[in-house]
Amino acid sequence: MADKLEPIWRAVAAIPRGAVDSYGGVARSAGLPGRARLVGHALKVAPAELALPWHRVLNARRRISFPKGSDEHHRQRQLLEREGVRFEGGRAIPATTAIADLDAWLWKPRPGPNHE
DNA sequence: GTTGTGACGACTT
DNA sequence: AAAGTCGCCACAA
Repeated sequence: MADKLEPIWRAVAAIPRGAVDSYGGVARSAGLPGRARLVGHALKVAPAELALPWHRVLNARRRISFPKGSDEHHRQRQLLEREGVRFEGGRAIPATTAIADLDAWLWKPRPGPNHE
C-alpha cells in the first residue's frame, strides 16, 4: 500500500459530518502540500471498506469536481445534503457556516474605538 | 524514456 | 467572470 495514501485517507476520515474540505486542504492536512491531485487519486483508489466520507471533499471553489449532470456529481450532492450541507448556485455551504460567519464577524475590523 | 490525462490549485490575462 | 498557463506527480499506453 502506498504510504502517501494512508495519511490522505486519515485526513478525509477526520472531516466532521456536515463539514467540507478541499482537495488541497486535505493534502496539507496529510502533510503533502501541493498534492491536491494525489488526493483525488487517493479517493479514487480508496478501498470501499474504509467507508471514507469522500463526498465531503470539494475543490477549492467549494464545487463538486465531477461534471455537472453526471451520476457521481448527483450522488455526492445528495450525500452532502443528507447531512445538512446546502447548495447555492452550485457552491456548497457547509452546515457549520453559521460558526464561520460569526468567526469572520468577530475578526472583521469594524468601525469604532480600536486599540492596536 | 515520453506523452497525455486527471475527483486540483494558484496566478495571470 | 472566464479562460489560459504552469506546477504538481501518479498512472497508463
